[in-house]
Amino acid sequence: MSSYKAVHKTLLSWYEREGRHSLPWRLTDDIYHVYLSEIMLQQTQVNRVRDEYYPLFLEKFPTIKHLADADLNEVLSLWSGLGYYRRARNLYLSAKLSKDGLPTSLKELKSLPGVGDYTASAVCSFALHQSVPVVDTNISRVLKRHFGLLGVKDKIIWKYAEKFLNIEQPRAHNLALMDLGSMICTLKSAECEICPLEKNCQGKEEPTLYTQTKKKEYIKMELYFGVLVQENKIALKFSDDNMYKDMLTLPKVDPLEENFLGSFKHAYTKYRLDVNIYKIEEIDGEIVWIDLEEFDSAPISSLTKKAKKFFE
DNA sequence: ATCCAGTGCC
DNA sequence: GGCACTGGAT
Repeated sequence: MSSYKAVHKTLLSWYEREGRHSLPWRLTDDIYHVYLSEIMLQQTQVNRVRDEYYPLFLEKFPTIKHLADADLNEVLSLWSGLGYYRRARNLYLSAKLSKDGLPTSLKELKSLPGVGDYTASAVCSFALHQSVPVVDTNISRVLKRHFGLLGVKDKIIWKYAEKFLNIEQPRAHNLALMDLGSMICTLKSAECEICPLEKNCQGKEEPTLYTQTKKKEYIKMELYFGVLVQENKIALKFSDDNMYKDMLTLPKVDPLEENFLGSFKHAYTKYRLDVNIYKIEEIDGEIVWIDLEEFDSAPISSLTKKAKKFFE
């Protein structure tokens, strides 16, 4: 008998009332759907995934077999604008490795590229209803506050998550903790008055004690790209440096005095970019010509998409 | 200008 | 352990 019986019950009854039950990946047990949602949700907010990328992706690749049989560029095209493009490459690699279905154990899932501790556990819990703890940044914060874990490392948080797990209803329990973390026990403010775990929470007096947010340092940078359009096609190249590595981008140029088409701002990881666009006449190196009509559905980043207004 | 979020490489 | 990797919302 778990010593957490009462608090488990309170948590689940809150979740039944207030949880985000209509998220599409919570209405299915399909492991591919759940796995896809978790990859998309890595470092990415729910709304964009739910409303656009997740449904479109599943429409185009309804099964993991469809995905495995696709071309990488089709996959990247559906990922275009979502960011962290390595996720799409790893997703595709994992599909190739799992043509007959994704593995169903924590260990095998974790061996797939792009699947770490969190995603493997999430799939086992949310799709397979296995009795495993799940720790993402939201759950981690909830547990730190609840158990008063100051300056504790991830390994230990996972131990607490395991100990606290409701083995009667592990899936609902994990989802409840997540929703609590994203809706009530948030990074900046903890609404302890309405929290179902308030009674036993050790962090309620000083919730912010358990979350140190280090202020980000941003680096300003100027970038210069060239636009060359011929016969209704735009010249792109595969990026050879780490910025948008291996993605199709406009060719980089040296800053020019003439043929300036315009500029825009873009945020890229720790950089705050001023992007300048120039009209150019020639390019060296290998060029990929993209039809202007197909530009919107090309495997390109948001930065490259933003440049469109200067050459369309 | 700030918010918000996992994996993997070194 | 530290750092790189994105983008839209607010």
